[in-house]
Amino acid sequence: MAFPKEMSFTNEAEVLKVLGHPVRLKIVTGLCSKECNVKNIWECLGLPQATVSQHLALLKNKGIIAGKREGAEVFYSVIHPLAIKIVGILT
Amino acid sequence: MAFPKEMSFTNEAEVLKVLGHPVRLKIVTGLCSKECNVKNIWECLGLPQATVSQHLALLKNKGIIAGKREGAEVFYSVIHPLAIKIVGILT
DNA sequence: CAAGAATATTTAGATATATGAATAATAGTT
DNA sequence: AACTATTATTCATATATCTAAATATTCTTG
Repeated sequence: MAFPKEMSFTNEAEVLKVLGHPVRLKIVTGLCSKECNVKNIWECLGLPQATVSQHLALLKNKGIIAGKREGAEVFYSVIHPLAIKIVGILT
Repeated sequence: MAFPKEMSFTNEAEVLKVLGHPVRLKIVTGLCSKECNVKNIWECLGLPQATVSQHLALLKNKGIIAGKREGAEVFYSVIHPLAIKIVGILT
């Protein structure tokens, strides 16, 4: 059966959905090549700090990225295997 | 520069967003393995016909799938290269 | 052409998401 | 402790999406 009711794809769909936003996709793609602090991200993207922090919070809540504090700065990196795979096939 | 302003990811994000729904992801995954008519899809998924048709319409508008009519039935298949790639890495 | 089957569209209400502004929290510095 | 830089959260509003129900369209068959 090609369309099984049992298999839900819930988790996979959620990852795709979170990445399905141009700003977040750009952030995750950037973080895949190099971990980075918040200020660097919003300066590079030319977006308000609050906007970027909100997207980062969503990405963190969904388990796509993780942040480690270094003094006043927080460096983020991509930790979700599927997200890394997806970014990989975009390039 | 890891976060280029110029590169937009608009198209890629749109594909991810459309696939970022459990029902649509299930539909596209199923259609990747075998093209299929609408009734078969909604019967397999246990969803109302109208719901499935709406998802199919969205997928068609975004260029993910295409339908070919054969008499009273319409058979859908996946035509978007990136969508096919994404389904490929999920399995 | 009438009837039935398969598919598509429209509509409406609920829920979710996006965005910007304001504010708060945390850390380092003087 | 006061000040500044960095990051996070809250709030309000606009916009988009989801779902189901009803209706419409398209095709086949008698």
